Amino acid sequence: MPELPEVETVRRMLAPVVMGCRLLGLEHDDPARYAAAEAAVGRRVRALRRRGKYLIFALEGGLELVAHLGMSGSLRLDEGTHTCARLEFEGATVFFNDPRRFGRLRAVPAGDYRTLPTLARMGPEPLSRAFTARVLEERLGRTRRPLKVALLSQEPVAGLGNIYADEALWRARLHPERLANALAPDEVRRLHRAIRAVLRRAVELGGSTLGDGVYARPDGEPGYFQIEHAVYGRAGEACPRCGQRLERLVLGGRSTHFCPRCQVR
DNA sequence: GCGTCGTCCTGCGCGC
DNA sequence: TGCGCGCAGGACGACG
Repeated sequence: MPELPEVETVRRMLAPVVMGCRLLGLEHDDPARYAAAEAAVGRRVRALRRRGKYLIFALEGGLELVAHLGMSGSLRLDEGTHTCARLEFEGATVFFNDPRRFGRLRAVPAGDYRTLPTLARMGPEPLSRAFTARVLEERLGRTRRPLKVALLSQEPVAGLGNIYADEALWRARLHPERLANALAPDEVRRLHRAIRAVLRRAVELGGSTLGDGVYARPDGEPGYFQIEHAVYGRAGEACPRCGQRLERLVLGGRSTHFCPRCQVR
């Protein structure tokens, strides 16, 4: 599923293709999901940014075209088998491929995210200088939810989804059911370091492409971070750190993978 | 205001 | 072989 590393990979590959180009047309098969994007047609792309898992086309005239890839969406330069929308740019066509149809495309006045509450409340970018252990501690302290649930909310830090939340918690040796506001300062520092390390490495490898193959880069090639997953999707296998059998539980309705021995409750 | 839960949607794997 | 069921997931609205 597209989380920060996957969306960043898409951004890096699409930016040179669409930068400075005018959006000539938008075709889609679902007004509920894509009609709100039609206001973007006719405008030129000034920049392609990423915020958490959102991809933001900054357009001339103070408008932004905000894309969220949902859990299975990809923006591609070739037509896939599940094309839901087609963005016709000067010189290139970008296909919104989304088998499970959770993705969204919406045009909003620049910076006005009232219709996108998760984006409006989003925490700092994890790979930016604004994301410090102190900031993480303050934002985790606002909620009594389990750590895993808090991280998925995007409020303590932007961009983590089910895969990278599990991987970061394993790296930080923190149990996913620990309450977010009850961490010791050194535990917050471990989590801060783990989040940055996991995401940095995943960006390097182009994100994760799972067996279901739903995520791919714009050129159709897969990412490779899944090879380095320590816990995600590995319940029943040995913990790479201590050898204990990895377990799975459901938190916030999401499957959660962890080591019951080295992730301290 | 906060936390939890159901809903959206489709492909895939499993069991019968 | 083919059918039906359950599961997977991010965001968001409804509800307590």
